[in-house]
Amino acid sequence: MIYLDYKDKRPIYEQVLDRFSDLIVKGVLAESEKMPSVRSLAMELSINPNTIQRAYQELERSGYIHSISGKGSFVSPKSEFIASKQAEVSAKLDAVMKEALDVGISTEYIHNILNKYHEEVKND
Amino acid sequence: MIYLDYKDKRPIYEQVLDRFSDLIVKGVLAESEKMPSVRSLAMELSINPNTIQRAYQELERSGYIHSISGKGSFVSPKSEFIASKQAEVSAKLDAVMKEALDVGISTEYIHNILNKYHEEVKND
Amino acid sequence: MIYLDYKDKRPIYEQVLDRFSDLIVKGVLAESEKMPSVRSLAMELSINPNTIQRAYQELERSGYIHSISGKGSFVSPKSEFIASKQAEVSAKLDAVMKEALDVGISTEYIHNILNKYHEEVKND
Amino acid sequence: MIYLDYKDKRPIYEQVLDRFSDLIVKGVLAESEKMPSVRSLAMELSINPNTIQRAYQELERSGYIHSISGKGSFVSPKSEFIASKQAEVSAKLDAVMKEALDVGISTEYIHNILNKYHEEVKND
DNA sequence: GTGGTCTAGACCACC
DNA sequence: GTGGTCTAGACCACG
Repeated sequence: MIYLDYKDKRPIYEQVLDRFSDLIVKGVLAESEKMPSVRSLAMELSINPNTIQRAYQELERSGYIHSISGKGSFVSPKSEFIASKQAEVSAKLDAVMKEALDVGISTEYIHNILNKYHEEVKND
Repeated sequence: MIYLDYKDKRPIYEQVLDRFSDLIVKGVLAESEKMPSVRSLAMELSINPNTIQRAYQELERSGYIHSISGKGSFVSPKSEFIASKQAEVSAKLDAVMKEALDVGISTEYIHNILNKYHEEVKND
Repeated sequence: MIYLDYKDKRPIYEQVLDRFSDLIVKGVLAESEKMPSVRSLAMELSINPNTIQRAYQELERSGYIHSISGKGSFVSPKSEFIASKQAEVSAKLDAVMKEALDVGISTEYIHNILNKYHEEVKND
Repeated sequence: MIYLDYKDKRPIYEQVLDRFSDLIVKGVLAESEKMPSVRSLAMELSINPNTIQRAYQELERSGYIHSISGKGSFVSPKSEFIASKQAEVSAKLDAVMKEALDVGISTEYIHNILNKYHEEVKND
């Protein structure tokens, strides 16, 4: 479920963070589902528990999960974070699209990329 | 023309790099135009010449400029870097679009963003 | 393993760079092996850590090694850099051969050099 | 006859130097032929006469030309420099060929390059 | 302890 | 004056 890429320049805690936020956004981890414990996940990935701890902290700060003392961490309901995530991605999309047109990438080309994914989504 | 954002966590040399690559891609800096000298720009931004030097080195590596020892640095012809820049942006576009669809942004919404810029480009 | 030639006019970082690329290409440094740390190597060679840092950066850019912040630098799998290295050497070979013929060195002489090494390779 | 490449990282005097040594080695400039005057060549290339002066000095040091006070510089007889040039190129050839084999370039490939030029030489 | 970034100041070759 | 290299020493985030 979680894996590390040691060639990735990003810090490990950030990789873990991104991976979980991805799994949650895509619904792979359902609402209220229990997250793996800090210790067990650290063991599984052979890394320092502090690193997992930090990832979980940031996930909680962003509203993806909430932790209950003595019980563990749990996936939060989607509505709590999905809006902010959409706003963030939307802004990024806007910027990148502007950049693409600036460097001479045609709108047709962009439409093609979009349609490619559109088909995939329909077929899911 | 160039400014620094000290709240930005990215290294200074990267900010300078990005800013120049932007100015060159958009044609604000014309081909063969002379870049500010390493020392003068460092002075202007109140940072160390080494930092500018590094930014210029990477700009050269990417084909944006070419430096001549003892003479200065100069903007390279567009053809020398435009292809790699397009590839880079294209990859970024692909990734962001995928992410957007993942978080539930509709293709219609994306089309709207695209059309908005499309109009602008046509009206330039 | 690494040594400097202060009579050599090439910059130190380039000497270090070339030496390591050689060791890696020839397999003296195995894949995934840990490189000496920036600081320790700088100490050993009595030069500034920044100089080693720069050499490592360029080794990484060329795909010879990959650096992980806080962990160290490691030799990359051969496949990641061998192609570019071959292209580089091939171009150099082409140029030198042309020059040799220009100054009147006979093709027979060149064939002899080649055969000399050919035998060695077969006997390895 | 002589041209400059401002994108070339080598100093200008070295470009001039190499270009002339090339022309002389290949016989384009015949023995005893008069070299362009320092001033006229500097003017033609729009560069500082000192730069040409330096190139000529090194050409003289290497035995390619000899200057006669008040008369100009003249191409020296071939025998005076051809041997040293051949030795130099031969050593370079040897090194590059070894490197090529080290990175896995086949002897057949090298033979092909060689034959390519061999044909050209025959057809000149 | 590791790599990554930055500063202040220096020297060099080139033009 | 210019870019290119190097030193000595510093601070940071990461694990």
